[in-house]
Order: sequence, then structure tokens, then C-alpha cells
Amino acid sequence: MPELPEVETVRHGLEKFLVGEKITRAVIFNEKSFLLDNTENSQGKSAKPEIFPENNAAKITQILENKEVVKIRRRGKMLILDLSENWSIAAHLKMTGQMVVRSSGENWGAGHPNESFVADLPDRTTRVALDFASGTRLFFNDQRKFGWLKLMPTNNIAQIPLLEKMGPEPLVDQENFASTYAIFLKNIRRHQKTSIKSAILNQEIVAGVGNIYADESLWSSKIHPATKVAKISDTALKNLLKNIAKVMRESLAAGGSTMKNYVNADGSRGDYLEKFAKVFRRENSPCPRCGATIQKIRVAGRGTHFCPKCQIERK
DNA sequence: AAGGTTGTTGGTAT
DNA sequence: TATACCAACAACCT
Repeated sequence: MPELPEVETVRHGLEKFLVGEKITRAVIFNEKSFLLDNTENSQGKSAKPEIFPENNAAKITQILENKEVVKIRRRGKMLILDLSENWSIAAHLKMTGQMVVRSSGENWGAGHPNESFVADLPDRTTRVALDFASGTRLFFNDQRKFGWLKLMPTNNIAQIPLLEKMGPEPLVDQENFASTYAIFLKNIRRHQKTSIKSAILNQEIVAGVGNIYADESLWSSKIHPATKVAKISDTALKNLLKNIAKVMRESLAAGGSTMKNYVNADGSRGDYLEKFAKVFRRENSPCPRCGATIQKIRVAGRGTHFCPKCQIERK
């Protein structure tokens, strides 16, 4: 379940292997996984992106031929591969998407791989493959097919609805924290009646938080996940935003989170969950702060882990 | 074997 | 008009 730290880990790995590489061929195994913005590529100008129709494999492969990867960006949980000639590929991994890089015959890669990393690729979860002039190959695998790639003019990227509405990045330098917090506070105060967990999962309020870092940051902040936003003070919200950044930094340092078979770009495991997670998937274990038993409940339609002693709900 | 799991969208209710 | 809530999406796991 890639959240901000996992997507940033993927971004970093892809950057190392792909920037400067030229695409020689694209193979689309599942047409719904690769969509095309049919707007004319208006070099330099930004146009309203068209809806993304399916069944454009031929057109997509034709456009990608001989394009070079110039830059790889991330915004929230979205990846953006900027190519030459004003084209970009926006990518969302959703729950099970992976970006795996391989050179011919070698067992190295980047991304958020699961079992398929150690198997031969492409496998049955491979939806798209890009071949590069050097012999390197990028595989977009996605077991559940919720993820997508979108090929579009670079200037239209910012108008992808999810990006257009996306809240501030939580991982900012110290000197930018005040403005990030101001935007976060303004956003979250428009959702006073919802639970705090639901609010921080909302990408329009703050970018990049998913189920793991929601539970971990709320535990760090001693806030019960079901607490209504209205009941939480500005000061406590500020502390929560700081803790979101803290748990994400810890995770980045550990190479991200995964429950199984995670191997990152240099072959090491991403073991945030084992090393740092205090509550996520630790139900029935003692709280590391007070010793009470971690519970699992449902909040905002999600499995939610918390300590019933140090995260008391104020009603 | 039915229900849970994940992130986002889109429909409906408030 | 804005916000709240939840089913749907696909495939696998328990």
C-alpha cells in the first residue's frame, strides 16, 4: 500500500535508473492501465486535459518511441515522469501498483515490488513495460488493476483533478512549516464534523497520508482516530501535522513499509513496520508507551489501530 | 466461502 | 453549494 514514503522511495529509485534513458518501445498488456490525454500537445501552453479514453495503445506506443526521461517528480502519492518534447507520464500505484526496473538478466530494480520482484518479468500482474535504449526495462505491475499511467502533455499535469485539489506536502523544510500548517488548518477546518482519521486520509486536506501513517501519527499525537475534527484544538492539529512528517521521515529512512518481500532499489528491505510502527497491525500487542493492549476497530471505513489508554476520544 | 483489504472516485444523502 | 458517507473498482487472502 504505497503512501508518500513508499512513492518517494520509488521515485528516488526510478530517478537513479531512468533519467537520461531513451524509450525504444512500449508494451501495453492491459489497455485500461495506460490512458491517453487526447488534447493536442500544445508545446508551452496548458490546455484543459481531455477525459482519458481507453484503447489508445497504438497511439501511446507511437508517442513514446524515442522520448527521453528528463525528470521524475512526486506529488502526494502520485509519480510524474517528465519526458522530452513536453510529454509526461503521470502514475498512481493505488494499492498494489509497482514500478520495477530491470536490466537484461540482472536481478536489480527499483520500486515497491512484492513477490513478482523475484520472479521473471513480465508476469501475470504486469500491465505495461517500457524498453530503454540501454537494455533497461521498466515494468508497471499491478495485481488489482486499480493503478494507472496517464500519458499527457506536461503542461496538463497540474490539471489532473486529484493534483488540482491536493493539499500541501507534509514533508517540508523547517522554514516552510508555518505556511504548510496554515493551509492544512484552513483545509481541515472545513471538515469539522468528520473524524480526524477521515480528515487526514483526505488528500485535499494534506497530501500523501494513507492508512499506515494515519494510525501511526494519531498514536504519536495521542488522538483517538474517531475524534471529530471540531473537538481538536489548533495546537493539537499543529502537533499532529508535525507527527505526520515525523513518522514519514522515519519511514523514508527505513526504506518505506511493506508486509512482505519488499526490496528497494539497492536490494535492501523497507522495514519501517518492523522497526518503527507502534500500532499498525499490532492489535493485541502492548502499547509501547503505556503497556495497554492495542485495539483494532473500524473508522472511516478503514481498519484502524490505536491504544485505548493513551488515545482517549473527547466527545 | 463470504468478507476483509487497500486509495480514489462518483453517486446519493444531509 | 458544500460536506458527509459509502459502494464500486479487481484480485487475492483468510
